[in-house]
Amino acid sequence: MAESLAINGIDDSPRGRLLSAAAHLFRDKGFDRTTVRDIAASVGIQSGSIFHHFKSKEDILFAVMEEVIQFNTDRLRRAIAAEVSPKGQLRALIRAELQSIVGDTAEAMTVLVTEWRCLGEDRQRKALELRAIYEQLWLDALNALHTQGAFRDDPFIVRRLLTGMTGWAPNWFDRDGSLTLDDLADIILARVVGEHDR
Amino acid sequence: MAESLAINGIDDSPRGRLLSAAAHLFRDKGFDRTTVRDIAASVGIQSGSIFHHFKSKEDILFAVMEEVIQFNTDRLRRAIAAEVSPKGQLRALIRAELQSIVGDTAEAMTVLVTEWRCLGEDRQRKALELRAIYEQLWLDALNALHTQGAFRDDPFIVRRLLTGMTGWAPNWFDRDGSLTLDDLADIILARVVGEHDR
DNA sequence: AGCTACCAAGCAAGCGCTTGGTTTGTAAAG
DNA sequence: CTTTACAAACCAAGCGCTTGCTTGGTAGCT
Repeated sequence: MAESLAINGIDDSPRGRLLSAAAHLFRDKGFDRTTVRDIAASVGIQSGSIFHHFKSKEDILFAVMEEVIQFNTDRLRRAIAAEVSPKGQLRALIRAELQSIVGDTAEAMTVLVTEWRCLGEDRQRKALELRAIYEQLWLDALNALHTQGAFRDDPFIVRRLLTGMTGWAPNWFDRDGSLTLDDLADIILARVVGEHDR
Repeated sequence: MAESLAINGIDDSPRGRLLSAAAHLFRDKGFDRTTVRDIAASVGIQSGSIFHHFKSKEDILFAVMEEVIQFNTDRLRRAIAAEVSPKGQLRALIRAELQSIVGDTAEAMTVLVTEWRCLGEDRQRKALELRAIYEQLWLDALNALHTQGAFRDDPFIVRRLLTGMTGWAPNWFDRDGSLTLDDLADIILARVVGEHDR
């Protein structure tokens, strides 16, 4: 268990411990099937005490999502900054996203993808705005590659296909298996820039 | 609205109308946030009357899933039978799956993908068995292509990437847009057999 | 007569959340 | 070094509401 968010030091405050426990439970059972009593029990307090830290159950969900988006947007930025060539940047982006999705922030990311409609309208919009920033980083890199002729198809569509491939990975990828994360990143990369044989 | 299942004639019985309405609501709000009162209201009966047709709310969900898996497994079989070359079969499979996922059975398929953990253990297993049959059809076709050298990577992994790409499509594909379903199928096909440029 | 389809009413359980009060850690005031 | 003050963290109890589902009976078609 544990790990969940892996944002440095977040687990040390009561609020952080609640967020981690909630992310874990939300992924396992879904937001609706997780009760505030479940969350409370898994950090060893009474259910009512939760509302000293969060105004509502939905607040917890939103906090999980907000933290994980911010954290992983920063990770994308670092990935891009560490590379110079567009192709190198794309590989770094794919690696970073896989790391988010099946690696250290896996639980919170899964929650982000599967439980977003449990948010009210306002917060769905806020989450969407944060996601738009994240997506723009991808589109910039893909557009650069596209202009230099690395692939033919519409960058928007390519990004959607990439989202699908990485987003499905938690359902099958085995972190202890023989296929490493970087191996998978290269396989996915080849679906874009086309270095695989035929 | 409507369409939902599109299994011939299923909408004509009270049970069929309930299944269609349920599939629609389950996709919109999720299983847990859909009440039996919602379902009843959308076909114009009282909530208690539902239990004349189904033993439980979960029964409705399972019925939706079972029908849509069976229906689309048959569709895959027809797609394969209509083609002779392995590559033609793969293209037909991709088209068929896209048709399932963003076409006529879109609502029920989305429910199948997103709400399977709302089932009890027994039924999750049953659903998994049905899915295994479906997946075997894919693996047979991919293995055939692989042995004849059409692509290099592990067919299992390729299938997973394909699942991701098609499964994500409902989140962005616009059936009224300029990109047709067959266009998209060809774009996805090229990620496997590698006919795109570089 | 009997079956399918339904209604009207409501029950028991579980839910998110509130309330009023108690403990605990910390740090300035005496 | 002790006392006082205070806020953060938590408990015990339970309220009001919604939920899935049950029950006993009725309408209508064959």
